[in-house]
Amino acid sequence: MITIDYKDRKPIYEQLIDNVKELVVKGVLKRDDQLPSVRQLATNLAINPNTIQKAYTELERQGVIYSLKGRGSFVASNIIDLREQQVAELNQTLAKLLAELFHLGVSKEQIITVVETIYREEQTS
Amino acid sequence: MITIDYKDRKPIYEQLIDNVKELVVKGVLKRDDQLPSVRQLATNLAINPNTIQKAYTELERQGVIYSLKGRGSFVASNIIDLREQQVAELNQTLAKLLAELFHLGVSKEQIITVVETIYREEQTS
Amino acid sequence: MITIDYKDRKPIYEQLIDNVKELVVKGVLKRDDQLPSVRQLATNLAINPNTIQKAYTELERQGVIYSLKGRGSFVASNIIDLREQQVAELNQTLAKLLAELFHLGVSKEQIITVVETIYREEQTS
Amino acid sequence: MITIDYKDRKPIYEQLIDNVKELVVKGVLKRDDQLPSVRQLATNLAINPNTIQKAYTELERQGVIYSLKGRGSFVASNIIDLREQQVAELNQTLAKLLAELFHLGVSKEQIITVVETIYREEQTS
DNA sequence: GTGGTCTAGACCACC
DNA sequence: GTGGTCTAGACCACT
Repeated sequence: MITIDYKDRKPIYEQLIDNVKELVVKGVLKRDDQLPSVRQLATNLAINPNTIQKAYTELERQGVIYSLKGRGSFVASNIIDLREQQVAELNQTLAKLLAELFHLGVSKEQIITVVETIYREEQTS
Repeated sequence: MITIDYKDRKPIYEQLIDNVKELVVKGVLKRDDQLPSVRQLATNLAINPNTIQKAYTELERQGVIYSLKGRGSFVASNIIDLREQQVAELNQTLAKLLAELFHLGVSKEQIITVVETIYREEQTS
Repeated sequence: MITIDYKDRKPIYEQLIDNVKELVVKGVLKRDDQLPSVRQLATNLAINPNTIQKAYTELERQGVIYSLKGRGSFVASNIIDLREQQVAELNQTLAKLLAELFHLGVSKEQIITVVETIYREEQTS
Repeated sequence: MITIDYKDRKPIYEQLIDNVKELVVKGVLKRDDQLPSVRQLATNLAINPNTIQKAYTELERQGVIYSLKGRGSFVASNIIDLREQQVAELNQTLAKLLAELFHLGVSKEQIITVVETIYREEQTS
């Protein structure tokens, strides 16, 4: 379910975070579902347990999961916002990107053409 | 003309690279114009000469400038493509971003609204 | 495995680059093999770590190796082309050299004699 | 007659030296012909006179020209060897190149094919 | 004066 | 421990 790309420049713990979030947003993991234990995931992925721990700690800080001593880690209940959070983040980077393209003289029409192309491709794939 | 943001997570030498490219694309620096010398820019920005050197070396490798021992560094002659290169790069990251937004269920119409908002803001600023 | 000639006019970091490439082409280093760490190689060769770093950075840029923060540097996977790349480069300088020799009035037969001499020497050594 | 390429990585004074040698070998400049004065050439090429002086000094050291105080610089009399000198130098770099190609597994036949191609091209051009 | 290379030693993020 | 960035200061070849 969770995979890591060692050659990616993104740190492993960030890949783990994004991976879990994706599973939650897609509904694969639902509220109060148990996550794999730190040790189990560490051996499965052949990764240092510290790295898994770092990802879980950050996920808990962001309110995506909660951990119970001696029990394990579980998907948080107030997950509804997660999608909105991510959309908000992406919208922000989208805004920066558009501003740069504007300053390079790319017209609004050209952008919209790109948008429509991508949406057509994604819908049919 | 060239400024550095020490708080930015982006390395100084990358900021320098982007800064020079921007000046070239905007036409402030034209072909065969001389850039500030490594040492002069270093003292101006209160930065170590090595860091400037690293940026200039990378700019030369990318074909944006050329450097002559004992003479200085100059804007390259075949600069015309630079804008197109950058637009192409940004379009690629735009495509990735749009695909992610699509998968999060954001509609084409919402995206286009964002595009129009940003373009309106940038035009009036 | 890796040696440096301090008397050589070629910069140390270039010697390192060529040295690693040679080991890869000869098959001593295979895909995903780990290279010595920046610090370890630095102490082994009694060279500053920055110089090693510079060489590794350039090797990564050329696609010969890939580096992972906190893990190490490794031989890239798409190494097959490296020999062809180098042969192509050498052929280009060979062509320039031959053109010069031609214009100095050296005959094709004289060149071929040189070629055969060198190949005989190398084969028996 | 003499041209400089500022963008070439080769130092200007070396370009001057090679340029003069080429003119001598080609017979454009014959023994005891007068070379342009340091000042005249400096203004013609928009170059610092020091650089011209450095080239002339080196040419005199190599026995290609001789200088007479207050009279000027002239092509030396024992010019016959010059072509041989240059051929010898080129042969040495050719030997190095061939050794590298040998170690990369390029066969003698492949080299000879290149030689014949180049010589055919140069002869018809 | 210019760019290019190198050393010595430091700090950071990551595993 | 690892690679990546930066500083401080030095030397070289070249103009």
